[in-house]
Amino acid sequence: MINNSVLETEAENKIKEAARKIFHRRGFDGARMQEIADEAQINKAMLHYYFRSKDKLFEAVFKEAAMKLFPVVILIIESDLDVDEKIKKLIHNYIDFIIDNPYVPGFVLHELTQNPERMKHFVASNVLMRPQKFFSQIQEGIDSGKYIPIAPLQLMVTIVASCIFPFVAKPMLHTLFGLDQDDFGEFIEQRKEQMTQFILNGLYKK
Amino acid sequence: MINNSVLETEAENKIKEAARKIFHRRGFDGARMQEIADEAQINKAMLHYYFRSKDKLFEAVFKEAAMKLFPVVILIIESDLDVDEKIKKLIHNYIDFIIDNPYVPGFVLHELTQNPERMKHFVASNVLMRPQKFFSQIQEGIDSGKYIPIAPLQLMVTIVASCIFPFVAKPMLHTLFGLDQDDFGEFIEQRKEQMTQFILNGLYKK
DNA sequence: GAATAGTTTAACCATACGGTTAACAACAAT
DNA sequence: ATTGTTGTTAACCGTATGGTTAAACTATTC
Repeated sequence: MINNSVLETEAENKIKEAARKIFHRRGFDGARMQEIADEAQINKAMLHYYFRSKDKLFEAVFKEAAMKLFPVVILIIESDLDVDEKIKKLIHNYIDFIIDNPYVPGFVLHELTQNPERMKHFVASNVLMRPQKFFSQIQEGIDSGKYIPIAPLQLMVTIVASCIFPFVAKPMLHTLFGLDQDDFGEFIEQRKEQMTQFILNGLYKK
Repeated sequence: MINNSVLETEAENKIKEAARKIFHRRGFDGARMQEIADEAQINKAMLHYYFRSKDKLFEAVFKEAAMKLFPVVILIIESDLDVDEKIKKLIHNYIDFIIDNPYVPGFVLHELTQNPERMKHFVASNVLMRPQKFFSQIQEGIDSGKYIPIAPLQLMVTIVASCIFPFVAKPMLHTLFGLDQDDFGEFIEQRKEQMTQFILNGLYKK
């Protein structure tokens, strides 16, 4: 039994990729093991052979999604850039990330609402948010009269909200404002620069 | 068969209220007809007696939720107020609405993502978004040099995002920043005024 | 090439689920 | 009193679902 590790991980990866696709699209409750098996073109029993249960398989997918979702923010927030650069980079990089992973934010947010306890299981060991530096930078700007008075957390939530929300609300934009696929793409592309300007302008005092 | 209309609607309302609670909490896929029946303290067959199927019952709940979610925005957007007042009122009223219906936005957004077609069935006849006036007001302000150049839709999405997102991301705020129930309440209360100031400041040119 | 360990499959199992039914209760109309 | 209508219940039905099993297949080791 030398090197089945190649085939082994091949099957394992096929399953994981299929599971990602289905779980992201349907959520935990909506996903069916059979559908995942079909997507992976593999026998359903194999899902249980490699991952013991639906929960375990989901946990793997969820963990991966969350581990991708947060670091983008964290790395930039904790960097040595100044506030303007952080905000600009944060918005651009985060939107780019979501363009490549459009289902991830909605998936993570929904599953976190369904089961908030899940968060604790892996956050502590995997995601450590240390926004102190960023928050201090904001506070200094406020104290020096450069920025309007705003709670740093309020600002940060607004930035993240601005990036994530359009993707979560995509069907609304489609039906309410008639944005089709192409329009939406343009809207998002435009959003990167315009949100950067808007938020920076909102931060600076007149 | 004089007046069972009282009792009739009593049972019907008990069911609808229970269904609202469960559907909002668990989503369509996660909700069980038995759980709704238990919540309403009523026999499961009654659910099918008054509403024919799970889909029909869900449709009633969803319609109601969506019909509450949009008009708050629409009425203010279409009013005769000036831009500053519209933005202020929009943020305050919308956040107040979500405080009273905290599960509604996440519920509607998620179910709309699961089944975007649902939107079309009732939007055309029930929700008509006419943001032209608001958009013109913004455009005028931009043309006159009062506002920074921003696509009105970008602004509007940002405002709505700022109101809704904190509630959808509540578990994240809890785990990542340690906001407990009370902290969250304060955060939201503070947000009403600070977001108003921040967004208005972002709109006006220096 | 037999033995052994890992992999894959079809068939199966128990349960949970949405939905139905048939009998019954309450009560108004005749 | 009888009939008909509406509301209510427990028991039931067919199916879909997550999960298991035992046998077949593959490949590696000796």
